[in-house]
Amino acid sequence: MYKTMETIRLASETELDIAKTFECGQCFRWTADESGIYSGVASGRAAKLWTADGGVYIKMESAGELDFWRDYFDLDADYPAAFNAESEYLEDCARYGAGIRILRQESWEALCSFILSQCNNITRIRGIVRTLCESFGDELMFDGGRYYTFPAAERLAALDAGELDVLRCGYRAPYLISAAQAVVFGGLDLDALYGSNPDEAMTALLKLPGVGAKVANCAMLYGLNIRSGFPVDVWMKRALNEHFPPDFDPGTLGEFSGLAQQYIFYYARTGGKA
DNA sequence: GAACAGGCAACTC
DNA sequence: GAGTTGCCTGTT
Repeated sequence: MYKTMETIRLASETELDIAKTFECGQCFRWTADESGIYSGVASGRAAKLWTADGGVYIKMESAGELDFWRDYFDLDADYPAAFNAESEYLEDCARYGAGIRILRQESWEALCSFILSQCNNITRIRGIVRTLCESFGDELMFDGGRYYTFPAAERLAALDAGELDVLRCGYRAPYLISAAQAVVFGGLDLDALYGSNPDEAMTALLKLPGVGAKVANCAMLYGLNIRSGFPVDVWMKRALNEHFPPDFDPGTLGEFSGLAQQYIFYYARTGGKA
């Protein structure tokens, strides 16, 4: 069957900086080739993106996927309006991170990815997730290349812990399987939590073994479209200690405090300043 | 070889 | 309820 491939200008370079967006630690499945073309898979769709002439171009299966990708890159949100920089430090963070979008990733993939992220570096997480997809996901041909979808919860729920040995993810393997079983049999309804009340989502996620506050906030912000999600890891702790009062409440950063978190995190981690 | 890593949970006091 | 420790694996 012949498929028409479609290339469209998705956004301006100012709205969307693909390198920052893909490398800022929120996702693990996009990789760049030597000429800066990123390719990846989200929700079973493959795409390639690159920057040229002040714009970001996307190559996808068909023009009908454009709405999906606009949503994935959160392009309908007005980031400058959503972010009120109430200090010089926050202004610096926002300027440095300009062009980062908080991706609307598939909820199950985000939950798994951040369960695997604990006590791990980005390089290793990427490797584990790649092996997970290649071992248990479905094959997908796109633009002459072979890709894999993220394995469904149903697939992982049926595995024995030993079958995940290939991932070499250690003590996180049983966490992954029990999360899958919670989704399939245990009444964890990620769709119902999508965009829901943060407290409700947090309570549901914390019931999973291997999910604490940090992983839950990541799953909320990156997978459940809960924009107040505010993951605090060691980098964020360092930055908060240095630039905010001890009793600082992220709630003061507004409904989209997750965006502020991403700017602060990215600045602390790659901007050379804690 | 020991210590540690973008965290969690079980255990201690 | 605050602090300590083990956990798989890979890297330093």
